[in-house]
Amino acid sequence: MDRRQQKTRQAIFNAFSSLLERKSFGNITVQEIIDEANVGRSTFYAHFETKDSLLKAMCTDIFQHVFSDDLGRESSHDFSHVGHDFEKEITHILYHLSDNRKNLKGLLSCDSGETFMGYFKGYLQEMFPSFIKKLHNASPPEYVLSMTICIFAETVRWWLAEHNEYTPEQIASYFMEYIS
Amino acid sequence: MDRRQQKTRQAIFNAFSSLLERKSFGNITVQEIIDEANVGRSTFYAHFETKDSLLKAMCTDIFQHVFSDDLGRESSHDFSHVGHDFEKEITHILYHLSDNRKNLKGLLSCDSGETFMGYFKGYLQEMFPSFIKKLHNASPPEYVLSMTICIFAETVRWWLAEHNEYTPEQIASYFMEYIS
DNA sequence: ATAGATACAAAACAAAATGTATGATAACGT
DNA sequence: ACGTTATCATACATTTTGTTTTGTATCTAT
Repeated sequence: MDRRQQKTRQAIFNAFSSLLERKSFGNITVQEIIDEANVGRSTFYAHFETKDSLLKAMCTDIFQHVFSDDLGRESSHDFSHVGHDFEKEITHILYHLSDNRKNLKGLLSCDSGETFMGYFKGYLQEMFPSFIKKLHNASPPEYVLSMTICIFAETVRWWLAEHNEYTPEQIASYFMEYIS
Repeated sequence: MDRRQQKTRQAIFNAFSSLLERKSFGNITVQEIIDEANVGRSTFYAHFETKDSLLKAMCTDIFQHVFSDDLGRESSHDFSHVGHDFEKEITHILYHLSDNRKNLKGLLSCDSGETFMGYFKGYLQEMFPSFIKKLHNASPPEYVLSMTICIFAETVRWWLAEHNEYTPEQIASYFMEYIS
C-alpha cells in the first residue's frame, strides 16, 4: 500500500480517536475530523464514504489486533471442558484491550456503541457458547448468551472508563465470578 | 398549560417516536421531525433547544410513567429482606415498560442509548443497591451494581427488540436467575 | 364578551456541514 | 527517470441548523 495512503489513513484515525476522547461520535462532524487530521476534504472522502465507514474501519482495525492471535490460533479450543483456560483467555484479551484503552474509551461510550458493540459481540459469540453451556438452565440459552456478552462488554467499559486501577487478572476474576 | 402547547408538544413527541421506529436517533434531523410533526420551524425551537433536549424530555416523560407509582410509593421498601417482593417489583416495572414498547425499541437501540441509559440507570440505582448487598463478595460492590443495572437494561432491550413472545413474569424470572 | 398575553405559521436569513468535482502539484513504485 | 496516483486547494450545489420577524389565531383572566 502506498505510503501516502497509510499516512493519511493513520492521520484520520488519530484525529478521530483524539476527537472521541473529547466528544461523542454523534456530535463529531466530518469537518472536524478533516481539520484535526489536517487533510483535504476530498482526501477524506477518497478514503471513507461516510463517518460510519470510518468507524467501521477503525473497529475492524482494533479487533483485528485484539482477537487475531487469540481466536485465530485457538478457535479449536473447547472451553466447555477446561474452565481455567477460559479465564486465562479472558485475561489475555483484556491485556490486548488495555493496549487500546485510549481508543476504546471513546468507542465504548455509546453512540458509536451500536456499531462497536456489534463487532465486539460478533467476536465474543465465537468464544462464549461452548462455555456458557455449563451455566443456567431455566432461561433460554440465547438469553444467557446475550447477557454474558453484554456483561463482558460492560465490564470492559467499566474498567477502561472508570477503574483503570485494576489489573486484567482482577477484572477477569470479577467477570468470571459474575457469570458463574 | 396552554392547550396549544400541549398539542404541539405531543405532535413533536409522536413525530419523533414515529421516526425512531424507522431510523436511529443520530440520523434523524430536526427538519424531519418538523416535517413529520407538521409544525413551524420556530415552533419546534420554542419548545426544545436541540434534538438532544427533545430526547431528554421524552425520556423524562416515559420514566415518569414507568417509575412514578412504583418507586414513589415504595421507595421505603427494603428489598434486602424480602426477596420475593423484589421480583414482583421487577415484574411490575416490566409491565409498564411493555406499554411503552413502541418508543423504547427506538430509544434502546443506541445512539440515543447513552442518554436513555443514563436515565434508566439513574432510576435503577435507587432500587438495586439494597438488593445486591446479598450477592457476590470478592468483586467490588460498585462493579456488581454496574453489572446488575446493565443486565437489567440489556434484558429489557433483548425482550422488547427481539423476543416479545415472553411475558413480563418470565422475563423477570430469567433476570432474577441471572443475577442471583 | 372582551382585552391583553402568547403560541403559532411562514418566510427569510446567515452560518455551517455535506458530498462532489476540477486541475495542479508532489510523492510514490518500478 | 518515468508513468502513476494520492494529495491539496478551490469551488460549488445542497442540506441542515438556529435565529429573527411579522402577522394571525388561540388562549386565559377578568
